[in-house]
Amino acid sequence: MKEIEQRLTENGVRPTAMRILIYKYMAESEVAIALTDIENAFAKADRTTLFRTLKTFEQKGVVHQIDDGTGVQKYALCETGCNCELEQDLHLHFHCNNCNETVCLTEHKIPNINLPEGYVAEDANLVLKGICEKCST
Amino acid sequence: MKEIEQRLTENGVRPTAMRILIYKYMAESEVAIALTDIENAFAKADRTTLFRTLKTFEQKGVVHQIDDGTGVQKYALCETGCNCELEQDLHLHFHCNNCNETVCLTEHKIPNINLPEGYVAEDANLVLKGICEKCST
DNA sequence: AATTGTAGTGCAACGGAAGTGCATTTATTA
DNA sequence: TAATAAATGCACTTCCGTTGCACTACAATT
Ligand SMILES: [Mn+2]
Ligand SMILES: [Mn+2]
Ligand SMILES: [Zn+2]
Ligand SMILES: [Zn+2]
Repeated sequence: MKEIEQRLTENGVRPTAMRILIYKYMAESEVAIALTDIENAFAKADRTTLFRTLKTFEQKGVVHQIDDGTGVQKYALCETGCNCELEQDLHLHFHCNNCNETVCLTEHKIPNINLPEGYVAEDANLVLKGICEKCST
Repeated sequence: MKEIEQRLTENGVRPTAMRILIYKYMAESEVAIALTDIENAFAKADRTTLFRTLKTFEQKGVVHQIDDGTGVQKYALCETGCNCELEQDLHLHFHCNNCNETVCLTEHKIPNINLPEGYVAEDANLVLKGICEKCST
């Protein structure tokens, strides 16, 4: 609990009660989280607050946003030491077509791609879709 | 013009006037197209028709859908001979942060990734973001 | 040519999700 | 304690994708 407060403070995010709860919720999840998920988990809180919390977290490098192709923005905690704010920590994400969950594969970095003349890459997003470990057994 | 009709027919899509126009429009574009783009180009036609045309095209392997991370679905014509319907023709896409346009880099295939035990990949999406060739000069 | 059926089109409305303006509450600091 | 700033809540908006249902154009069949 104290660690969460510290983590937030380190990142320039004031550790309010709500923020700590959301952080905790995300830390306990194995999968990427959408705003709707948080909304369901904290029905008492207002959507806007949750929305802005996620945005603040993202901006301060506490979480990174994930576009898994479902059309819903998802988020996951950043690893300690990752510097998403500056340059993306370019790991890939896996989206399961069966259980519809998305996970970070933080060990799997996005390979270097050499682009045609004139193209300058600043960021990359790689999503693999298929059957996840849980669903394949 | 006749080629378009033929192409559509080959793919099991009846070549109506509207469909031919949309195909032509997409063929003349260098970049990926969103529904809104088509809407603007053909103000007289109804959104639904355009929407369903894209869906039909997609389903019949005339176009492929592109998720470039902007939250808007885009489409581009498939290459002749590509078999999107069965397995994705896994080329990468580039989205320009400056002009907001997205292009297919059909020559650049998505590299093979070896996933952890238990994960089975069926599809992949790789989007690079940065400055495009036109905007970098 | 008239009839029947199927595929395409148009209109209207819905629903999810992201986002914003402004008032109110809570925390910080002077 | 008073003044100030930050966080939260409420209401409302916009954008995009999507669907149901009625109507129309087309093609096949008699
Ligand atoms: Mn991740
Ligand atoms: Mn493409
Ligand atoms: Zn799964
Ligand atoms: Zn550009």
